[in-house]
Amino acid sequence: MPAASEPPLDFGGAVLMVVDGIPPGRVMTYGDVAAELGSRGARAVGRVMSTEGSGVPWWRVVRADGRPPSGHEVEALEHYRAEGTPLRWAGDARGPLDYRLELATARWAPA
DNA sequence: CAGTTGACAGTCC
DNA sequence: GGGACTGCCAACT
Repeated sequence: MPAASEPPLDFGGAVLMVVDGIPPGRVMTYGDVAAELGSRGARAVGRVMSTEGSGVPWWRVVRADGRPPSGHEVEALEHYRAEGTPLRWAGDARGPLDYRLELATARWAPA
């Protein structure tokens, strides 16, 4: 039986599957995604996103600091606002991009 | 084959 | 609260 639930997924394939399983309005940290894969390579996850993350909601994957990937703060912000993701920024933010996701509420864990 | 890099995380100061 | 150092894993050169 074509177990599409367990294909010979590469590390990147597994990452894309988990990221694609994140519902709107929710986010996961790279460490959480790596943990689901049984790996601690949080960096490896981020690297996969940069290579093949073009086909997955990469903006739903953020750092443990609650901040989106470097160089894409604007792109991610637009998606967060569109999906209603709980954001939180310092009242004395240095810039319009100095915001953080409220992981306390937005952090989501797969089944 | 070995070294370096990279959309990171956690701990210490 | 913010900054710096180290540790981990996978892919590229």
